[in-house]
Amino acid sequence: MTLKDIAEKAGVSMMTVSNVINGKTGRVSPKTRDKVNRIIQEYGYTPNLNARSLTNKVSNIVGLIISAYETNKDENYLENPYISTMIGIIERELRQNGYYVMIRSVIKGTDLTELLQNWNVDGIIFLDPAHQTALGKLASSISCPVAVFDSNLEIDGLINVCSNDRKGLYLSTKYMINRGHSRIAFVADCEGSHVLEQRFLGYRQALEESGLPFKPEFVYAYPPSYEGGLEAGKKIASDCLGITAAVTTADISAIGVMEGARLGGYRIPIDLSVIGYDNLQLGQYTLPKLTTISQNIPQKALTATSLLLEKIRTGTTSTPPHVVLDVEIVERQSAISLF
Amino acid sequence: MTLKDIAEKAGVSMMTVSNVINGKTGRVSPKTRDKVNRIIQEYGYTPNLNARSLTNKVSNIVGLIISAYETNKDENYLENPYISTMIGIIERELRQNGYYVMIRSVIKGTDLTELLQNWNVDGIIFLDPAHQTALGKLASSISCPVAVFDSNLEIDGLINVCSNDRKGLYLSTKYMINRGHSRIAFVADCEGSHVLEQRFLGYRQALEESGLPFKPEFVYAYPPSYEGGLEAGKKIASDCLGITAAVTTADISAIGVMEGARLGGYRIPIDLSVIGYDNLQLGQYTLPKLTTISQNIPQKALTATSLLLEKIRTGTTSTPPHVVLDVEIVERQSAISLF
DNA sequence: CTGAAAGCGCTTACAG
DNA sequence: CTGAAAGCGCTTACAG
Repeated sequence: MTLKDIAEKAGVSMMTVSNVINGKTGRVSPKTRDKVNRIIQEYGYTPNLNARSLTNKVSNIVGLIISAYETNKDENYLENPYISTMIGIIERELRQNGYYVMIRSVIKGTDLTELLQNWNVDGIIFLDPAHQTALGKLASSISCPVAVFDSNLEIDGLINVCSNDRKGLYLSTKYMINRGHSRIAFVADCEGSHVLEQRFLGYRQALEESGLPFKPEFVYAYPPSYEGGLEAGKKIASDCLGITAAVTTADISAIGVMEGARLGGYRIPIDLSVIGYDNLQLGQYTLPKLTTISQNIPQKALTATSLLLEKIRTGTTSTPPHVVLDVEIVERQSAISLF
Repeated sequence: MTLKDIAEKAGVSMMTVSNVINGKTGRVSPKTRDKVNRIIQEYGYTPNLNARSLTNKVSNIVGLIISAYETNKDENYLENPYISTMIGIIERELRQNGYYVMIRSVIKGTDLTELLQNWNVDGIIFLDPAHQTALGKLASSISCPVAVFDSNLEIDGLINVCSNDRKGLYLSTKYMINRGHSRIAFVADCEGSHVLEQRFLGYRQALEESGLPFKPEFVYAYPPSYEGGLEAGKKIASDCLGITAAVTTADISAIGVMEGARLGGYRIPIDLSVIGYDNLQLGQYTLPKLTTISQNIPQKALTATSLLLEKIRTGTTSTPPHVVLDVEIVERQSAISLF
């Protein structure tokens, strides 16, 4: 079923059918319009978007880019609930606006440019910040609107939706301080991550504001993973530095810390209060349930998608494309007061 | 940069460039081939796949379909770790085979046919079984290969990768029986779900084999969600039927059961042993760590993808398209022996 | 080994 | 209000 078939059955030209489909109603008499619509209905015609893309130079496709791990190709970014939640929300929003979503993990820079040129994608969203340096170089050659998250890239017009990472750790550290904790561990290796560095600054800011000294030995520089947290938790227990609280940069890390500290003989939260980061669903299923910092992931995804759509349609955004979203603490059971 | 541009720069016809790109080397002299390749490299040319799809009638796109919840459009299937893990694995496999992945949630049947016709997708994969009845009707009108999971649809040539659900619950129930449990609750409302009915049959089979009576009051027909499990757990505790073990059909449900029973005064696993289903990552983070049935999700995803690719390329599959994968029990801490 | 022609299904100016 | 022509970027027969 093609435009031509419909045109023949309706006894009009392809042009007219095309106009009807595209709602250019001013150019078609109501009578022909109705007749054409009836026939389209009857035969269940839908236009071939490949052909349309070819002429229009727009594709109605938005590319969702995730970084494939270069080191371990068996890992799977989609198992990260943060990423998959984002994808779900973005997909729905794009679909409701008439766009199709192509999802692709990318290893080399050419994987990306290929996608762009191959399909004339109308916009792209980078779901994780791993390819920022590559993006920095490519930016000038990408002609479609681009959205990223949590980036420190300073590219003119780049849609960049961040969350207030510094405030996040400021809040969790302050939460501990307000409850009488003064020997507070910071668990994460921030090396090379802009996001984590910001969180570390939030930790230091909270200490400073409260007149507490920063102690390098309270920094447990392990990766923000379950395994990293596990090691940190064990070490906190064995170090015997009098630490009563630990702030982390990921729920998964916090869960590791709880388990590690437990293996070292600590009771959680009696002997060690722990706060996570991300407010993942699984924090509700741990024992104790995890107190954590919430990023409002849906808002983050929607903000970026809306800005991207606006830019695709109008060529620009009516509000600044760099937005920093607020964070908040979600109180559950893993952090308690010493009073 | 188009074929034409490259052809001009190389001083040959578009045809020749096309042949070089498509590796029809027999038709091009090595010298021209090298020259053309050099120019392609130099200008970073990649073919426009919209145009290619238009002529070839194949698109190199595979559609990944997830059902949007009709009842609650704010829910998000991608938050289901089973689904997102599948997507991650499928995406990688397809990409490595030169395919692009279009992901789309679907509410009405037309959402689907639209996708197919719009983009000439080469194949589609239904990630969840929710649209089986719709698929049953559509099947005859879909011309490309289709893969589904855990379906009871009997459609000729349909790629259908299942896991042995019956065996799954047989294993978990047997596990309990072998450890001295005789009053074993089954937690799930199987109504309308082929998969859950199979699991229920596995439960009954294990009881029967061991000469244990099936008691309807041991069936806690709650949805296989955290909330459902929570209710079931509370009710198990308050019913005082002497139940010492509960088998479930989802990890998330098992976690709810543990929490609910705990709220009812039970200690887990001392007073109640619990076994999950799915082997989700989060089962490693609960307390006690969850004993569960593992589906080998990567294998499931890869099997379906490989069969689909084979069918796209050759028009058929060399092995039967209906495969049932084995399941196994993963022992952790949530189920103990009464001896 | 190489190329000129036709066509995939659509849309955009341009005439009438 | 309606239509014939040209073109988007590619590939598939078909000649030479």
